[in-house]
Amino acid sequence: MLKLTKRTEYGLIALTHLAQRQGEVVPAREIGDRYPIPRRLLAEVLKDLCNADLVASTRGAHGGYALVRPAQELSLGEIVSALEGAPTVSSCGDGDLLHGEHSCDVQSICPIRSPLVEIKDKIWQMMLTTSLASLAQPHKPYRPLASQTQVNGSVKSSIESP
Amino acid sequence: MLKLTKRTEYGLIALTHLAQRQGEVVPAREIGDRYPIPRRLLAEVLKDLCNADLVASTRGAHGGYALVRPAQELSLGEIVSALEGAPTVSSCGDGDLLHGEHSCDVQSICPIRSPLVEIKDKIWQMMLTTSLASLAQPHKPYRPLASQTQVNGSVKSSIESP
DNA sequence: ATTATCGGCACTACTTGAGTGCGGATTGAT
DNA sequence: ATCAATCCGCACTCAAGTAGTGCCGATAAT
Ligand code: SF4
Ligand code: SF4
Repeated sequence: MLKLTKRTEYGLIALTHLAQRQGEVVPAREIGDRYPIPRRLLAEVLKDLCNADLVASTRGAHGGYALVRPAQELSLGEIVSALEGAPTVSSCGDGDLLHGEHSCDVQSICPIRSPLVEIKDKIWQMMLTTSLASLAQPHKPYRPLASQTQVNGSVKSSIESP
Repeated sequence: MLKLTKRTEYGLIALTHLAQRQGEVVPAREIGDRYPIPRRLLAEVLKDLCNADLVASTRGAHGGYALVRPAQELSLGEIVSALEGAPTVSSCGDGDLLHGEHSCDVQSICPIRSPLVEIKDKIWQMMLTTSLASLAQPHKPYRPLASQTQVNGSVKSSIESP
């Protein structure tokens, strides 16, 4: 199901918090103190972010975490990628078929492989061009990608017939 | 992890096959005959598509399935929605908070809820405006969304600094 | 009657995700 | 030197979702 993991969401929350205190070293306790996130899990996530070099850690008494780059230069894509790997959409990566991992039997004759890779790229591109800063701003102006009519509950196609 | 289920992929493959024989009634056996998909699973998926009124079924000896609408008017969004529910991105739906399901403790003060809903809408919008027909065309021209540098292994952000 | 097809229910095995436990290492304050 | 606050690392349990299967009944053409 097309959904982010909770770890990623917690990571994003933590990062927005760090973004607000840009430059400062913030202990994990403070974050877990403000948001009802399982502390232990939060630590785990921050560790992952640290391993991915998105935040820097300082140990010891007055230790904590800090963004390694300003929030404007941190992309959602990087964060997601660090916490749960890049989006895949299809079960077979976009790896050059014929080599390596035969994750799917259909692969050689799959009619939807290539189109799905395109969709993945679009999603991925969107995430790479979305900065943490724009996430942190509570009510940002909303810059639509294309014509953006509100879409919610009921599903009825509205495709431009070519 | 941001990925479609295999059921959905199988459904898409089946639908592209039906699209090629638009108007005809095609038995599930034929599809499972062309693609190495577990037959039994394929049947399950087609059943779901039938329940969602995306395909019509005919029972009996010369029975089978047929698209209920031309492929140009069938959106990827509808298909995904029928097979695994609409994309959610965040664990909490976009349901009006304060009511109903408290799927997440952070909900009331979550700083990323609203931004994630926006992203979900963009993805959703993309899927709603992508027709089955465009998926079925084997090698379509590839229309990039923006500057599309290949993104794979290593992730380095490339955000336009505003 | 026979055969090919869909329909429905329920079931198992596997993978992933959420969340936890515990002890150790580092650093600053006393 | 001691203590307290913090990060670090590994491994573990439990729940949920996904992949895939079995079986038999209902329809309808021949
Ligand atoms: S080959 Fe086709 S079906 Fe198999 S995983 Fe890739 S896209 Fe999905
Ligand atoms: S409230 Fe925030 S953290 Fe909880 S699910 Fe919704 S978006 Fe994710």
